[in-house]
Amino acid sequence: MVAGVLVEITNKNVDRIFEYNVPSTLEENVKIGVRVLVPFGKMMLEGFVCTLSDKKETDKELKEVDSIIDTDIVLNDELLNLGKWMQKETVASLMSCYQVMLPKALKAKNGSVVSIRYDTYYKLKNDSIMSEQFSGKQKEIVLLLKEKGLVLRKELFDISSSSLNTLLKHGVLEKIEKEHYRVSYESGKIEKKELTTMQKEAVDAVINSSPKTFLLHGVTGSGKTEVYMEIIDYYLKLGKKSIVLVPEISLTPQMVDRFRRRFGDKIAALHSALSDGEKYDEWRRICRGEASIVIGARSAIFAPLDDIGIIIIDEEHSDSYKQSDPSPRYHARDVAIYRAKTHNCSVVLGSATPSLESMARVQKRVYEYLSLPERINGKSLPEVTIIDMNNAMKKSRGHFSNELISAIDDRLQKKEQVILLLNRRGYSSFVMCKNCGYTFKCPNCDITLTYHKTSNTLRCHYCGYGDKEPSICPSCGEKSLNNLGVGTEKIEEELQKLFPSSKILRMDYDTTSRKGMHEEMISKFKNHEYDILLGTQMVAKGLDFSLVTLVGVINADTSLNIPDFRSSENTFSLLSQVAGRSGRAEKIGSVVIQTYNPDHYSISYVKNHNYFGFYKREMEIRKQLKYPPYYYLCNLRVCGKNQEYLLGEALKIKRSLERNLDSVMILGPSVGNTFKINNTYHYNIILKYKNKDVLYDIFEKIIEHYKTNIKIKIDIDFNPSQIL
DNA sequence: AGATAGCCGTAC
DNA sequence: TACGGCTATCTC
Repeated sequence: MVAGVLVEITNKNVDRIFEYNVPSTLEENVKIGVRVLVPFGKMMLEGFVCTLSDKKETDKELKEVDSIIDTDIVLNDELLNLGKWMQKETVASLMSCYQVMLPKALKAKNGSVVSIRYDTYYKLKNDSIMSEQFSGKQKEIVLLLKEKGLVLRKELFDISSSSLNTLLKHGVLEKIEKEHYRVSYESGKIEKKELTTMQKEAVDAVINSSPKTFLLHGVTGSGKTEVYMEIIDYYLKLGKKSIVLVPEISLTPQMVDRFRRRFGDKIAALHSALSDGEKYDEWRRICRGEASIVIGARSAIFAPLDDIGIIIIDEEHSDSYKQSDPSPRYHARDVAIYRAKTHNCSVVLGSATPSLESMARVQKRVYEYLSLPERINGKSLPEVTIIDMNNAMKKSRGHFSNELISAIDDRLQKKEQVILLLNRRGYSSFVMCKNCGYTFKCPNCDITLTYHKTSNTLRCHYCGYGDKEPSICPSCGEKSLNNLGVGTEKIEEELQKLFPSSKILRMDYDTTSRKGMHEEMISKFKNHEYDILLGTQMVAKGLDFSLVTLVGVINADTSLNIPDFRSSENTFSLLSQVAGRSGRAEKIGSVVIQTYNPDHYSISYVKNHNYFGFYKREMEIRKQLKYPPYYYLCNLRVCGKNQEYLLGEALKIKRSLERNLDSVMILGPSVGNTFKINNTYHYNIILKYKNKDVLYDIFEKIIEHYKTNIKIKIDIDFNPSQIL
């Protein structure tokens, strides 16, 4: 027998099948989809068995498979096929596509072999055994097992091994070894809420429909999660399985608990609080069919479930669903839709602020639109006040307007809670006039220019446009241009001075990096151990605190000024999300947004919770500037150590693209935010196109041409979430 | 990825 | 002519 093996090297040069003879001793256990150890050159490598046949294809002499790593298949036929599709779709190596599907603990580079622990259980061999036959300790054991059935050895801590062994020897007991899972569960207690008419309508629309993709547009607090659970329950009763994707940031143990309370041990959760070993355990439960509902972040879309009934993507607009750094650069939404096709099931994309791409697909009748326009508590959405900081800062010191200060004061008096958002993403400082709020934009791309300190220039990260930074504001002529950048830490200090007796909880990347901190903070705030929760965007998503009646945004401009064509969309969505944290229970909530751009549409439309107003306005701009969803984007990135050589090659690539592609716009090569990282330079060539198919041939040629050139690395990113 | 074979230049 | 650096090729 001949096995076709894909070896564990993520390099285009060896990203193909190599054939090996299967020794007769292994023949029984070599299956398609298991990992094997094979000699490769002078190395011994792990690889996936992708094909099995009677005779070899190549005329070369074959080596033998050394050994088998897995007893069970790690990649089933569906996933093997999905990987091939992803390889084509993302121009990544096939090996990387398979690797991204598996838990980290399985990867060779990570020490591969995860120790498997076993638990010992005891049970009676025969239920009809009478306890009267025994006495003393033996009787005690028999009575206990009669009552409980299967019992863990650990629970019999006061019983010696010798008495157990005697009963074992006499055939009274049976010893069972079961694999130990690091995460333990209680079975579900069925906690079900009565649905509103609108929720029911949404559920019915999905379960009564032929397979398709739905966009569930529900305002914050409209009870989308209940709708998901009801749909999942329906398919569960049909014996079908479900995948629920949630952005990493909102995948808290609390969120998982909510599902677990209803579905108990049918849930497998793949969240960030788990160690690699724990994730591996969950994955194995899924493999064995012990879990019917998988809830997790992006990579959970590859959960090895058979017979999927529904795939749900919550907060579908979140850019965390796009993998951008290591290849394969895939979007979980695309994978979901592809998998749904193979399983003949539907996909539900849920959001309070759907991505423009998804809403545009609704308009083109590619997705079906479902709506939950009202909150389940019957209350209206919170009232939003926008504070013009250009005026406010003349009256107040620091970063707080008088309006926000008095609103916070009011809530503290009433013993209610406050959430404050400062979305300071850390990188990219921008320049703004402190007098009039003017920011610099690229004349070609309408993208905020980024200040480059080394060259003292303002530059566009899309087309490469650059200009010296002027000393006076071109709009008002004042010499008041400011490099902006305030972080949560500074605000925390300021806040503590303003409200000395209040308890402030700061939640950002720095304070939550330790394991379990994120969860701990959320539960402490929920228990009202703190009055004010101050944080970055992680305070904006999915949280549900009934005592929060005020949400304040310190500076809405930070996300607006990120140099990305999506910055308006991201701002609108972030502000809408965070506004939705206010007034979720009995009391009506309010929101105060501080900004230097009070008239900017992505802020003003938040005021009236007007998603469609924003959508229409933003779509016009996207159309005008030929951005998604009117055109697709692709970033071809050229990386290397030698800047001059790199730029030369980047220009050659651009010319070659121009020669081979008409009807595709080609921008660059331009310099991104991260022009130089670790002495590696990056040039971006941006393509705007309507039809992806025309790109593949020339991309393949370029990749082929450079694949042995160690001076240059070519990265291709379709639909990049941002261009760095 | 990692090993190897072939092609240059230059240093003794 | 011997050695090192660079590049292209190959791994079943």
